[in-house]
Amino acid sequence: MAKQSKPLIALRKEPVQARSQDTVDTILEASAQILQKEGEAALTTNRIAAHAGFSIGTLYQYFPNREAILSAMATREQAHILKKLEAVFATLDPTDPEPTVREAVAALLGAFRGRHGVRRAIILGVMRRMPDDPRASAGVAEPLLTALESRCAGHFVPLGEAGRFVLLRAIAGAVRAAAIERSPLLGKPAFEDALVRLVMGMLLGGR
Amino acid sequence: MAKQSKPLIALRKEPVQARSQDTVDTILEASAQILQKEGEAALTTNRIAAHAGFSIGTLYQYFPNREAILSAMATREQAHILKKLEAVFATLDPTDPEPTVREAVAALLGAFRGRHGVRRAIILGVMRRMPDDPRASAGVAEPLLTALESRCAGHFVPLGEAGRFVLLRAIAGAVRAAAIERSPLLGKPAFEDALVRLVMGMLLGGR
DNA sequence: CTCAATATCTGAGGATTGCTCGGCTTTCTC
DNA sequence: GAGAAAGCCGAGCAATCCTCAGATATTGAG
Repeated sequence: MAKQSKPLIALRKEPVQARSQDTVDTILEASAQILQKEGEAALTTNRIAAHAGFSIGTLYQYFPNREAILSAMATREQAHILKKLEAVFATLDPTDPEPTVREAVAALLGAFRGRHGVRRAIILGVMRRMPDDPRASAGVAEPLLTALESRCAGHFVPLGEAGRFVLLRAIAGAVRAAAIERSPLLGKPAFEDALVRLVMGMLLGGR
Repeated sequence: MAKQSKPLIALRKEPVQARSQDTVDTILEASAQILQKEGEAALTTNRIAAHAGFSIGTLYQYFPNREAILSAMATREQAHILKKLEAVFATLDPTDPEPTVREAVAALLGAFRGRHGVRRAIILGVMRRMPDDPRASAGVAEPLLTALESRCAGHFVPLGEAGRFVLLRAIAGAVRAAAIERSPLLGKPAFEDALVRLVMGMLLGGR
């Protein structure tokens, strides 16, 4: 009795066979295409399923709700960015950190080029999940910042918890705002310069 | 013929009689209460109308859609904050700007205390409108920043357009993130310190 | 005060959309 | 190749946004 009151929900998880992994990928790609070509309003679950070539029921086998689709797209994007940042920080020269900071900023901005329609929806999706999902916040990059601080000890005034929080969210806020507002600054070198100035100014203690 | 194809839309504007002004206020207050007590999911247009004691049709006389209600709440909040900031900047001492910056930060943070459930929804509503409504972005505070720069000429390295954009969105990003994530930092002095450090560091040129 | 013009309010219901569930098909395992 | 497990299907329910045709309230000129 009560055979599948749980399983039905739990089934909405990771696919196991290769076929279903493809299904999930197809659904996410279809979502991205709809977002890019027709905008957020057109991103209905039925439309996604149709565009992906699956039944609506299949979609809901993997995603518990519409929001989860955006969430999954965001998670992939975020992992991609984090990986690039980690690669950059691996080359850090503790004597002269500014080039690394600049490189990291450039990498971050690089990830925000193209597919503006998709990115906008992803950002808003991320923010909607923020209080619930700790991974949704800019805090994921905190280990990188901590590493930067400890390896460059002596060069900077320590940030403390609040300082790290503010710096990470400040960067995210500036970049996300540029993306959402579709600011032409996004592509310009002056924008990169300003972000570097923001980071270095904060690290140096505002004095 | 074609008597009211336009008027019907145009009617969704400002109320003229005192009675309808009250209606709009009541609707906004009801929305705030629902948000605070029952969360965003409960904020349906029919529920708002019922809670405000009006028919759903009345609500749609003034607000073209659900989104517009959040937008109106955001506009009021924003005007309130901007007014407070203007008052702070009126007392600026060009010789020693840091106290004014600190005061402005404190004022901004003060506006983010209490009614967390409401604020979260407002912030997300603002961001959703960002590309369309220029007033929705942090750019509304740009005149204040420009004034600060010109009155303190010589103390700071000029920011330029990109610098101003980044600084304003960075502050907004940090504060909004704290609010949305319900971070306990929001109330702590260390958070204020970190924001001041962010601003001063950026103004001083990151060098 | 009267009454017509104007402003405001009403609420049933059309159109859409998110999502469920019982059952069918494909793939895996032994 | 047979049974089990994984994957897929899609009609339709419930919830929601929003419209529209007309009722009610207010105003102000005469």
